Amino acid sequence: MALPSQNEDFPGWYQEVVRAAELAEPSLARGTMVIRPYGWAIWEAIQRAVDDRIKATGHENFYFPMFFPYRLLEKEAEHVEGFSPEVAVVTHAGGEQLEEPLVVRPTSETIIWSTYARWIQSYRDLPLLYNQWANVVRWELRPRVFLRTTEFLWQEGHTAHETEEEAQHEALRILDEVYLDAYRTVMAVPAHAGRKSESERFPGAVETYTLEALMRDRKALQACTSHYLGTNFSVAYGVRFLNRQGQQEHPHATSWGLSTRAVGAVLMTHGDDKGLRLPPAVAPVQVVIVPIYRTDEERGRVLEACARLAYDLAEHRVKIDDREDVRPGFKFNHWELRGVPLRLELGPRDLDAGRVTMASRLTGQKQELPLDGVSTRVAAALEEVQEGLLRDATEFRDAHTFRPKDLGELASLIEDPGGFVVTGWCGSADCEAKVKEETRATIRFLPIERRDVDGACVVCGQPAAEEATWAQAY
RNA sequence: CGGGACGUAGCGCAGCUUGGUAGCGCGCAGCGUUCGGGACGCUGAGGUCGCGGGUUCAAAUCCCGCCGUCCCGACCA
Repeated sequence: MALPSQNEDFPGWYQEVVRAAELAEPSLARGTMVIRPYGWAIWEAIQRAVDDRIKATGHENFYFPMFFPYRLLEKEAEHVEGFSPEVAVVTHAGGEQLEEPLVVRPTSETIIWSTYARWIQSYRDLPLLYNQWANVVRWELRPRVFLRTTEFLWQEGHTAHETEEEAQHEALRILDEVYLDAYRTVMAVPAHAGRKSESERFPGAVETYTLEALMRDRKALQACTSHYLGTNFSVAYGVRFLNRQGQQEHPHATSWGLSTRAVGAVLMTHGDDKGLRLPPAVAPVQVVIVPIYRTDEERGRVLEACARLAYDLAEHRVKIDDREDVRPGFKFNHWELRGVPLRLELGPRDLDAGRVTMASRLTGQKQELPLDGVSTRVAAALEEVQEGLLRDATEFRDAHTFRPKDLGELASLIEDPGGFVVTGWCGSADCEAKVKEETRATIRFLPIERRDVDGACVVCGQPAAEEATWAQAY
């Protein structure tokens, strides 16, 4: 199969690789996808990494229903306004029209906070530190496999706190200790942590924090978000607690989510023209062993040696590709397309010399290793791939980060070569809108800490209030 | 919702202008030769040509209506 060049047509390359590598395929209902076992295994690894970190920061998992009455959604004004265009509503069930339509959750703040009203009475009940793994449905106008599907899987955390300070701290802690760390150390994605401008904020949030990563086609991807919700939801759903001074108060909320989009982020950060390149930490197969033989006699001793090799490498996810009906060259390409970090080729020539041939998906280089002590060499090579992918992606990101002098330069950099563009910004929505109109770029993030900046707004020339990072985005 | 393209075998497509036996490549099945970078030969299976109506001796092809998909915008994890 001929892959299109990634640089010429990234989304085409992306969709084709996702299908060819048997990760996922479009399904019958509009904008939904079937996740196949290989793709699911990548998601499982991401899930595990994120869930471990959620638990390490003191949260427990729970589960809430997928349906809730439409009127619940309506209680928080900004929230309905933001989500009502994209919610799916169940109007018929049990063979008749429902008296009250049910929403298929686009996110769960509403149902969770209407329940928190019963759980929270006193400051002693706080904080509530809970998370759920769930599917949600958003009727997006332009779906794209993994990056924006009608139904997607995610975790959503929902916490309640006594004070603004504690809730703010919580939102930022999740961003840093859960998301930034999982993206960096597990997915090898170097993301920027930042704060959203008002126009990009989650509907109902006081502050939205985000991770933004640069994809290989020089477009940005919002990799996850963490929100400080203030008391918007606790007020809307009548959640109050008696504080330490004996007064009624509304708790402060956070919510935060990371979705199956993360799989897309991994693919689009590391992929090359041969297909996927997977960081070992999320690769369903970390080492593939390809036996090479002609005669029955060779077959016997090669397969036996492969089994012994797999045993030596049992601490990794190892697969022996012992298919009889395809030739070695086919297997090489098959596993390269699927992003397997290391390939070990074992044939009579290697066996006679007491060695194995190792090929790295990071560099494409082959080298010969002695079979003795192979496991330490393989472990080191896997680490090298993990680190190398992060290094490559970081270099790529930094090589595509620019600081233009004026709007004209901003526009040309956004267009070609594309990437992150950092400028002064006066803070007005008008200037933000003007850039979008002229370049299709939006503010991806602002620094988390508000601080004084020198220089002028790239649009209007007024003194800058913020340093904004712009990009075209998915 | 605006602008464009398309619907023919599991997938990718040709055929339609000028109506007359349903085609090609990949994949799939069988046999043989191959096997250290995507093998080859022979044989074979697989289709209500998106749906409904009309014109005609005859419709994948012409006409009318409907449905659906994809791409570019607006919306978004």
